[in-house]
Amino acid sequence: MSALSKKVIVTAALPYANARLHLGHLRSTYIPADIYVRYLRAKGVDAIYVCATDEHGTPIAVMAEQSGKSCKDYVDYYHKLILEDLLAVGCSFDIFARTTNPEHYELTQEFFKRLLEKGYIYEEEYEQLYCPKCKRFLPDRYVEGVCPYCGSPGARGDACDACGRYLKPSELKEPYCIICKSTPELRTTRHWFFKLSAFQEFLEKWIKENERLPDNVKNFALQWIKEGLMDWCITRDLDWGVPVPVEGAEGKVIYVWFDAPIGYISSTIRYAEERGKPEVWKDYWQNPDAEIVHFIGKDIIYHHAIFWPAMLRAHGDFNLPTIIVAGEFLTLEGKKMSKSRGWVVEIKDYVAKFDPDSLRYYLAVSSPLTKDADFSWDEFLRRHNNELADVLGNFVHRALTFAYRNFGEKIPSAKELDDYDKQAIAEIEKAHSEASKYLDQFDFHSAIRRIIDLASFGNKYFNDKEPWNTIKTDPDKAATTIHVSCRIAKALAIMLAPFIPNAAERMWSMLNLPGSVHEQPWDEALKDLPPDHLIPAPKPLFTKIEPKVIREQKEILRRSLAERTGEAEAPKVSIDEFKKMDLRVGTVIEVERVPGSKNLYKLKIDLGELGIRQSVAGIAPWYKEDELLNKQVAVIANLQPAKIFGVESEVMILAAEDEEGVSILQPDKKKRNGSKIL
RNA sequence: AGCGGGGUGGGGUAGCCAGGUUAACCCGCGGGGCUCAUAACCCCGAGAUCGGUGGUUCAAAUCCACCCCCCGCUACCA
Repeated sequence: MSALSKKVIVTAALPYANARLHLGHLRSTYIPADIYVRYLRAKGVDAIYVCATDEHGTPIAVMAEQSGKSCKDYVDYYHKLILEDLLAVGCSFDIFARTTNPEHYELTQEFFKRLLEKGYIYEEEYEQLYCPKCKRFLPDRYVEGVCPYCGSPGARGDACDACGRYLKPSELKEPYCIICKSTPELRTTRHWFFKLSAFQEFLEKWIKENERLPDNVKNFALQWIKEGLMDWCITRDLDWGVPVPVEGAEGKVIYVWFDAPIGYISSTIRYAEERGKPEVWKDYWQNPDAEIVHFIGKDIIYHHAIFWPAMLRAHGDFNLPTIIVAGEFLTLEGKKMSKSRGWVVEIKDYVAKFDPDSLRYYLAVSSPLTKDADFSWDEFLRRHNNELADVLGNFVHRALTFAYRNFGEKIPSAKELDDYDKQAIAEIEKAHSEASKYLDQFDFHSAIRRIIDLASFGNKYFNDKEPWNTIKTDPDKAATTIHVSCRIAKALAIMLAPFIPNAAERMWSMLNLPGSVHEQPWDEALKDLPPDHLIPAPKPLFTKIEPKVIREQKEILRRSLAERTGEAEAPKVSIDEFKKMDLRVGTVIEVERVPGSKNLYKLKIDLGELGIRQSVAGIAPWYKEDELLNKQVAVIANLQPAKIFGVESEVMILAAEDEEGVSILQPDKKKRNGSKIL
């Protein structure tokens, strides 16, 4: 077991205030962080759970502008909804702040100035795109164009989704302003850069030597370092954000990824102020014995394992992260979630129908954090009904009901303990120490599994002891059995509190123990119950979910997917429009793979009087080269030519596609090359 | 193609990093027990040569090499 220091700050990645959260976010970040912090608190650690919405940056500025709202209104709206959702699933934040708060601006500017003074931020003039019509420079996502590296269109100013490279807006080919679509021009402007390259060696050493950093974080970060770190441009020409605190820098703000992580500190400052102890934030960020534990999704490892530690190191007054836990992703029914495709379960929709504890349980138990997991409604039903309601809920219920009915609404005192009773108590201790060990290692999956196993053991113990028989023959023995069973229930309540806080509290009330389960020290799980202790009439801990309800959920998902992606019936075209298309029959006379591509063939097609034309077709998965050679095919001959994967394609082959794959169309009898298709 | 994650009894997963008792858990299936409890609980059983091949080792699901397949993201799919 690792030695826990006295003060720990637990952070969850700051959600970006432009959309609501879904189950994936909860699984990778917010639920694990919440379980962990609740566990630490129970262990007596002075742990606080800090989070905030991340409210700056060009994506928000662009979306606000496009929806005709002010940035402020826009982020106000999402801040509220995001917080609502997170609270609904039981996230026990000590503070949930905003990066638009004044203390955040203040600290960010202080940070910037410090780095500037220390020479870690330098100024440089360079050419940037300027939109003459909108009369402004175009940062990041205000400009799109063709990626200079992979040639794909729709690359944004900050990065190309196609090849994943980070870009400078001025690198884009054929750029256009996304607001007015006009072509921007290059103008000289000044910007500030963070000297990340100066931390190359430091970071490499820090990451390699940090034994508590999980492997997925380590490996990922080291790869970046190996490729060499580049300085980051950390200012933007934008009016939404933290102003650059330098004379003559009007109209410039600090880049969102510079200010966002500072939000962890500024939120702690706000927390301290709200407590009326404005200095206590220092106990977490400047006390060498304090620990900083960041929970993030795997998509932002770079920012937390490289950029952020370098910033902190450069500043010099703050602790560096102790641990970064990066949660992997969650699929939905085996497929990647996607909001735009309607394949998503939003938190608000979940909590409207189901118990948040069941979700927390499912997400924690289904698989280790360091692995991708899947959310499936059938699996959810099984876990809720079988594990929570039956194994856990029924155990607690049968033990308490027995006590209530047979021992005068009391949990009887234990009499003489036989070997089995002693073994049962030893089981509590075993479960407790093993669950603690797993929690210390962020292995929430094994921890909750181990705790539910204790409930299983309880059922077995109860069965084997047959108190319904011994109550008649040896009431003392029955009393002992019930006492020990209730003791297991008490231990379960305490150990489950971090995972399923509401159910644990219900268990606590049913046991009629003082205070809240959430105020109990972790080791209270090992302690005995008071003698002859009165309890209220037990109620089922979890109600089972009807399969019908789950079928409805699956149907809702299916429909939402169909709505978003279902191809609407094609609009009618006139015969004249159809005639514009020059459809022909031709013969494939040459086939070769397009180098570097997976699915593409380059084909030469003999189209008779039209000559030989080249086509690039994505049919390699379905046809071998020689299956295509000398085959007659249908093509559209007068399509605007285009380059695909850098290869000219003049005509397109017609093919039918369904779930099974692709089948090319051809005439049923051999026809002259170049013959028209009507 | 690049990056990431996988392939373990009928289904879903854990174990793999730190190799070593009868490969674990949930569901399902067959049989039995119990009747306190939310038609819940408990026990027994059938069912896996741990994707393939080769290697390292006294010993491999676990380490190494090569190969096959799946999934996700990104992309071409004229």
